[in-house]
Amino acid sequence: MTTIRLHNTKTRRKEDFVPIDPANVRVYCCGPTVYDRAHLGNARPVVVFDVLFRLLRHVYGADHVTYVRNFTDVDDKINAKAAETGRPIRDITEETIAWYHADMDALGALRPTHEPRATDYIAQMIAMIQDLIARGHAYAAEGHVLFDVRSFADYGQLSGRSVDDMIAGARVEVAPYKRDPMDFVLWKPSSDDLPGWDSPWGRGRPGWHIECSAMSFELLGAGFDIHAGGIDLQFPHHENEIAQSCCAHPGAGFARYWLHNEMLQVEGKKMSKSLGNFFTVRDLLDKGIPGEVIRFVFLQTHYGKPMDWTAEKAAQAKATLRKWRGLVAGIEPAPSPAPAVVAALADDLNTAGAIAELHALTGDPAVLKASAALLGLLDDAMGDWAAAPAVDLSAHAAHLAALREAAMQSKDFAAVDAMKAALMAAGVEVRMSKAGVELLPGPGFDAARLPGLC
RNA sequence: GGCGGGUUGGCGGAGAGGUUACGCAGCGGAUUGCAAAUCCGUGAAGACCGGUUCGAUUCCGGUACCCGCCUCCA
Repeated sequence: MTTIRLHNTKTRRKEDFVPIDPANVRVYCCGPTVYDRAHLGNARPVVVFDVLFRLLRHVYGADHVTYVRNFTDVDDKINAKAAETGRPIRDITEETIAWYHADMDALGALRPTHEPRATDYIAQMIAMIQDLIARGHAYAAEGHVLFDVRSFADYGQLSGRSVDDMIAGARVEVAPYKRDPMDFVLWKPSSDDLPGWDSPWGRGRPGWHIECSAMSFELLGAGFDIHAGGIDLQFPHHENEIAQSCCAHPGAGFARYWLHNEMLQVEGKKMSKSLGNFFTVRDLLDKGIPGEVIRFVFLQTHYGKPMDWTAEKAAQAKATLRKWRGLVAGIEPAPSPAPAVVAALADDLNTAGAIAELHALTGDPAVLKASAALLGLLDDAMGDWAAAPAVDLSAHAAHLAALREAAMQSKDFAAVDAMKAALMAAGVEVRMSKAGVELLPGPGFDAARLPGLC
């Protein structure tokens, strides 16, 4: 069996991946807060960990992997949007989830096994918070419940920080009811105009981190294999999840392997609203950049390195994929992918290396197609963008062939060159060889610009 | 201030302590009426300074610069 190696953020080294139960490999990935369209940066972990999902399914069997990615549908950003627009919260989250699905589907990401919503697990969160209080790791104060970071000796271990260092950095909210400035909220009170649930501490809503602890426990158990997400979540989100889960379920170990993807940049700079280079996945799709092209660009960079999105990369990726799609058109995929591609992916998801191996497979389209599938590429379902326009150019081809034949005799190629130029201007690729004339509508084909046949 | 990532040939981007990465572009050739497509061949690298080593772009230490997280935006 293939041994997968993964860089574990928790230990800061590459380790052999040994699942707790090979018959049920369990992965949790932090999903989006659903208040707006997913931007390009949101898509990187989705694509990267989709490849992990595919690899695990390949190695352990499609029915032996459970992949959970949550929707955060209770959050102050959602509340703010509701207040701003006057729309019900449920409308906003439903609409945003539908957008998210459509956009991530377009990127060729498989749907996770479970996509739990935070609001469906409020009771479980309350139970976990009660348990944490009972165990002496949390305390209620002024309608809030706070996690006591000093009660968990390993707090800061994942991100390599100590509580004292962080306080020295001093950018934490100073609330009078906190025992320690680093204590974070498990539960907070809601005013009447905000979403809230009844709890032992009054009407309120959960803090951000508790949902992932509660939902991963419900769906994957107290100990599971892999926890994934963006490196920006390493602190405080994942640190706090660990604190909550390890204190609520001592000895279970929570997640064994932590995978974090580095951030995305745009043309060398951070994508941000203030720099004006902020855009969504949908913006790119609407601009005619196929989801498969976005996916290819993402996978050209190892997930652990910052990735730079550039228009140039998108153009090159599109050309490569177009070429490959030409090779595999109508080909049945081979029964299994190339071992070199599997080996590259098994080496800490070396997607760039895997793509290099795909280049070596262009002589064997069936294996190329089967191997590309592990990366979620060259799938029939997402190839419409590369399909040649269905047009019959045989009359043009015959006409051009006739002109050419005459020119061969007369040595005057003016008419041939004129027609060739006109065809090329219409986006047709013109191939003339001793075998004859071949016309292929290209990417920029425009039937309206085809030359007449006179 | 604390923590983390990066720096490879014109561009993108990997692996490996010693042997060609790969892709795109370029150049040369085959082919073509000319092209296109295709095929063959080919030059070009490892931020800087030290150390370990028979040998380092690859390991170790330091410097510089870029980027991110710690703060609403991933």
